[in-house]
Amino acid sequence: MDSESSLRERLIDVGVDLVASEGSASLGLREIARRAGVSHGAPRRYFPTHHSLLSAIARRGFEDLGARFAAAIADMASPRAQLQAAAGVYVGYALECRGMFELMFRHDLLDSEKYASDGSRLREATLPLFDHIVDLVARCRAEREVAHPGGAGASASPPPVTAAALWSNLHGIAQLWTWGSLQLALDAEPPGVAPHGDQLDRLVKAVLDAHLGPVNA
Amino acid sequence: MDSESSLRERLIDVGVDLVASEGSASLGLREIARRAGVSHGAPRRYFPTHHSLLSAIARRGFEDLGARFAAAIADMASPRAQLQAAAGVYVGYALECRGMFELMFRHDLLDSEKYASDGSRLREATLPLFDHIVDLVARCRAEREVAHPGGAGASASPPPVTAAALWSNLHGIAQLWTWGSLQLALDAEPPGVAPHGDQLDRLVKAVLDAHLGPVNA
DNA sequence: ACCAGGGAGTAGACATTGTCTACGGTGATT
DNA sequence: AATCACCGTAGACAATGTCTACTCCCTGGT
Repeated sequence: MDSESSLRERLIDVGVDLVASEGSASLGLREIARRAGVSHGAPRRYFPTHHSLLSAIARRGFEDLGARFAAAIADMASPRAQLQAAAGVYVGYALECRGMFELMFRHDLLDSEKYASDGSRLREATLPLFDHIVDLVARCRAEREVAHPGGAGASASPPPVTAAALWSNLHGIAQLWTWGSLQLALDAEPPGVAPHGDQLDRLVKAVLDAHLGPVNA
Repeated sequence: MDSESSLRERLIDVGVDLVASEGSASLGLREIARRAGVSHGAPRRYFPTHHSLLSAIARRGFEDLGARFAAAIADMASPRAQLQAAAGVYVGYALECRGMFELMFRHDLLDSEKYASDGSRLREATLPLFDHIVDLVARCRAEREVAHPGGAGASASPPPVTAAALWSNLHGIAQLWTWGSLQLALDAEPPGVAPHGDQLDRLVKAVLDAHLGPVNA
């Protein structure tokens, strides 16, 4: 039952639902408490401050994103295909869960929320994702090395650097696309509910090629 | 004299100073009015809503960034060097003017502020920057073509796509770096006031190579 | 010269928010 | 059965964004 779970979890659940349905601007402390059916002072027992509750909600977003990563990768055979799937998931998540994505990377709840229940900071929630990308990039690199031994690939940087570059690129695309500037720049359809549009797909593909080398080289 | 300028401009000036010195969280409507020496109702004469004032302040940020772009480019000879300078300016701006950079890309003041004095939307403030990058990419491409005629470069995408990819990458680096995750991932120094660190420079350089091809190819 | 009119800024009310403190009640332990 | 920690409530408080009524001053017309 939902009512069985502790209020702490319920508040987070309410927040997750709320941000998905109403956007990140509707995550007032009192509003969450209201929807959870408790008084406005109740959350304080579990979260010392509003930001710490928001931070816990954002953490759920990272968990969700991580799960989608894993699910998308599982279906793919080659590292390159896995990386492509992961890239699609990342950008797709930002588009689909716009409010949550905003919340996750808000600067103002980076340190104020202090520590989570497991003592980790919100920043660190991205490390598993990053490690995943580093791994995939390394396996991609190895695969290319087998196909073209000694071929100086387009990227001579160590895998962590390439992974950081690639991740930044996906993140920037997600940010700027949802922000609406990339649509303008590439004069794609206006930023409504347009389902991805292949402009975006092409951009992501170009980015993968740029960082990993073209797929047939 | 400062007191000669209209209140509208003075409010924006105060906001710009305030966000630079106190961060983007201190841009309350009443606080800005207070520092401008007027009552809290005064801004309403020029800005129908709080967000529209914030939007006007953000616009100043884009103007500032554009000016820095132009200044940095002017000193460089080759398109590649210009592009590198522009990249450094973009990331450097995010680091130096952290609060303003946050403000500039806030999602919640994209449309609410409606139109500016010249009728343009905030999104469009990035178009000159983007056009600049497209131009530089194209000139870079042309220069490479002269050096290596017929050489299929690392990027076969049209210049606008490459420019969008490159810009996204720089933007993502700026976001994730100031957010603190890239430092963690690349285990650079913690996110204090660390002056750039060459980890960041190396990353930017790698990104330029990835999108434009290595500098000596 | 006088007076109407309107722009510019003030002042107060209002709802809402986040935080803080004091209070009740309920269930387990001794 | 009494105690005590825990959980949630209720109210107060300062601060915020928005709205409306009001005042002041400057300008233009007769």
